[in-house]
Amino acid sequence: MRKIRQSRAEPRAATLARRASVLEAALECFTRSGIDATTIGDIQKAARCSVGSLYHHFGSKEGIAEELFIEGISRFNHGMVRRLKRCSSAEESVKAVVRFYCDWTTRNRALASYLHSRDIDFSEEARARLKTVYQRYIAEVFAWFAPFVAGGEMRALPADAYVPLISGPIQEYVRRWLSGHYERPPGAMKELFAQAAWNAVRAEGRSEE
Amino acid sequence: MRKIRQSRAEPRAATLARRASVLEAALECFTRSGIDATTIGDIQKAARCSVGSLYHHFGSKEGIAEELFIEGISRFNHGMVRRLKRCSSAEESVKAVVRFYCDWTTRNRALASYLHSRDIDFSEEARARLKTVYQRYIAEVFAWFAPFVAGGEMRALPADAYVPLISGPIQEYVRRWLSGHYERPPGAMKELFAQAAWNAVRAEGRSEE
DNA sequence: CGATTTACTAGAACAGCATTCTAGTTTCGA
DNA sequence: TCGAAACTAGAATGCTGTTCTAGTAAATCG
Repeated sequence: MRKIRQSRAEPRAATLARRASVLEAALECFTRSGIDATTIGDIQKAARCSVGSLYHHFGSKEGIAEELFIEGISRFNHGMVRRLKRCSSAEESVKAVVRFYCDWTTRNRALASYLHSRDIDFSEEARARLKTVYQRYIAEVFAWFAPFVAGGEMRALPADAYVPLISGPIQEYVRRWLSGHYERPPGAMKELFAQAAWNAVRAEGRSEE
Repeated sequence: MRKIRQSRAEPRAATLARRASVLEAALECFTRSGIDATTIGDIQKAARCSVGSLYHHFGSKEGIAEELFIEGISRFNHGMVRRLKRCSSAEESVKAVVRFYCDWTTRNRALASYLHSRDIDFSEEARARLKTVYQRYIAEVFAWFAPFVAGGEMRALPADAYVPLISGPIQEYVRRWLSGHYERPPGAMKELFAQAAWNAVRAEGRSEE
């Protein structure tokens, strides 16, 4: 068993359980009444713990919100990478990104809604953590796609263009769906956007077979 | 001069000026310290007015945030429609959407950042107003594009697919740029995304000339 | 096993801020 | 010039995030 830091032991099982239950309770409250409107008391009641406990684990209300956000993003990222690694072609991979986005969002609607609701207004520290998480994720994804670009199956583009081109449309659709502007669930658009994503980044020249 | 409601007079010039100055001050504060961290006192000081005045005009802190949001969206929408109406072809129109998004965002960075930061966590009433604003806007834009679809220059797609396909990528890029994940300003991607948007919705068959 | 330290919980007390309230002042129509 | 409505002001209030003190359970070590 490796120790974290010098003399710091691993967190106990009970600790992890409590943290998880708080995050779950917080998501529930945020979803029901919005972030600003939920009070520490609300979360406390929903998680069945004391104020002291909340502050011991998270430091502040914002701390809870940040943790929930970062954990949500991480979960999404891991799922995406796992899904990608089951693909065998460029086309399948690109389409898998769109499909996974669609599926995950539909399956984790409350969390997805929370993740869409804000990505600003966090502390410097949280921003930095988020950036790290994102960069590690992007590095993994790019490592996956790099061979397809090198092999001429996908267009060579500025690095920052791929994510928006592939997942921009489905993300925008989901955002509006979550906000109640669109009626039909993302699943209805899945294949349309998957094909569009592939068209946007496939190598040119070879027209549709 | 038409009257609003029964006996309600038009708002005075001074009122409009004060409201505008408050919104301006609020945006400044929100940009500097984040929405949660700015206090009513901060806005009050920045706008040089009393607490009573703030509450008279906006009802609450959230009221200020909502008003700023809705007004920002409206300004963007008007600008977009105006720009669209100067276009003469389908291709020019589609590309104009992307370019305008890019230009407006760069020109109004603080406001754009605010508009991207949240679209949830508003009161029911504000949500309803937003929905109305959005639907009116969409109706105008669709009226503009409908002839191109009918004329076979653009693909016939589910109505809800056009916005994500055309502006999803640039929007996603801008979002990440505003969050500090991307270095290069949106202008650097303008033509790339404009062309991609056109490719995504142009009628098929006629390959690139 | 007992002692000592550390992780964790509890809830009362505190402090700060959003909001309300009362008392005005200014503007405008008649 | 008068009356009413729009608007401003800032003190008072009450809620809520946060801190603090005092504990209890769990782990570590002799």
